[in-house]
Amino acid sequence: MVVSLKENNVFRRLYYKGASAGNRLLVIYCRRNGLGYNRLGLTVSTKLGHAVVRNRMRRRLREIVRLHEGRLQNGYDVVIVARTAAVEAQFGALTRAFLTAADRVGILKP
RNA sequence: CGACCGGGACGGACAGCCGCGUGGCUGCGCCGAAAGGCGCUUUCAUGAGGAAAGUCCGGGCUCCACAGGGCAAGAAUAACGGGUAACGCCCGCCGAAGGCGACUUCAGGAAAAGUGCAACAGAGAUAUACCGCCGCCGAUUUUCGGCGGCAAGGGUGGAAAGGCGAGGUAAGAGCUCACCCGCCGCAUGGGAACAUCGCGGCGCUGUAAACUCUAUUCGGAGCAACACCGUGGAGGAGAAUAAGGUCUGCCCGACCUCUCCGGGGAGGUGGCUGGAACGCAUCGGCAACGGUGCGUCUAGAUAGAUGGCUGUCGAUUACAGAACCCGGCUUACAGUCCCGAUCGUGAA
RNA sequence: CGGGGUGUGGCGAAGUUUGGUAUCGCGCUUGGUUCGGGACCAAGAGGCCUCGGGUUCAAAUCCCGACACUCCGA
Repeated sequence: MVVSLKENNVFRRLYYKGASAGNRLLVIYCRRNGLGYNRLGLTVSTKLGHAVVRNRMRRRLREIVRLHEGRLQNGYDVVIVARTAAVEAQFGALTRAFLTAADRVGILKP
């Protein structure tokens, strides 16, 4: 079960206190929330491009999380920040970047 | 066939699997006395643009202000006629500029109501006389000086007092005349701007995207508007002076717990999509556009729905994402198709 | 959604109101001074004034459109 994150203070708490791991394409912040399900937030800033580019970035990130939902542990707040290089990246490269970062931050099931 | 001009349409298509928003239907669960509401689920329907963009104009809608009229201030617009709910938009037409042409572009009112500005150059910039031309006088007579007349020629400048020819003169000059140009008035044509090898008068620098004048228009703010519901906490009134809790072990005191009022922050619901709508036919109009008939319903999200994989065609895919809704303007754009017109070349 | 500001040599600014000559400081180059360097003195280079149009005889300046950066209010 995945619910979207909305409040700005939750994002700020994750940036400040959450565990993070990143690479050239994206950065993942995560923290235990004690709710029994995961909450997902996406950060796609205006630096990446205009509205069409940003919308497409969000959709691809959401699709990656949906396809690998079964491999994630439950009970975490997760924020994915897209970096500039991700705009030109292929879907497969983006998937590999997500999985390696998620593994390093420790939210993949063993 | 080539070049160019104007107008219009499209802007990936089809199939399969998984996933998302909205609406309907089926079933299940929970809450409720019921009406009904909420969640999940089956299946069906539907789901971004020609600019959705920039936010440059005009309106609808909502709230606030004034509820009658005028003036001033400020802002916007500017030939003329029409279209429109309205516009700074569109169509037609006039004038000017550009193009061989189809056609394109123009903030295109008033400088004779007034004020300002026009650097440098140049003798002189709204007025003049440096060189020059001519006459008279004088002298040391191929020349120079003085007095007077002139504004044709030279030079400067973006601009030098209408242009050109003839007459005229000492030399000249709209001084006079013919033709042309411009402005004003009348006449004729046109619905009007305006036009005219018609008549008369006049000859005036440019700049109003300098101030200004004239005419017309304009109250302000915006869907985070606005309306409704509104946990807790804070405020006011009441009930009770009983019981309990906290400060504090006890007394006093204060606060909370009960009921009503109340403005309303967080949050939620409405506003939210059927409209100056779209398509086709027909009638009126040069056209913009309008009338009539028939048909269609076509996103409504709220951290914000369209993505991933595979196959075929086509190609390497442009610019680009609704956020209250319409009418325009401006800007960005790979490529494809259709219609009409012009110029050139060749053939019949 | 609404409103404002800025863009000028390599860097930071003035000049825009009232149109004609682009100026100042730091930096740069050359020369002098010093045994050498710094400081100081003298000379010099470097600008289509963000971009595209328009008005004007003439535009950094006035007008229109675009781009980039930035600030404010709900």
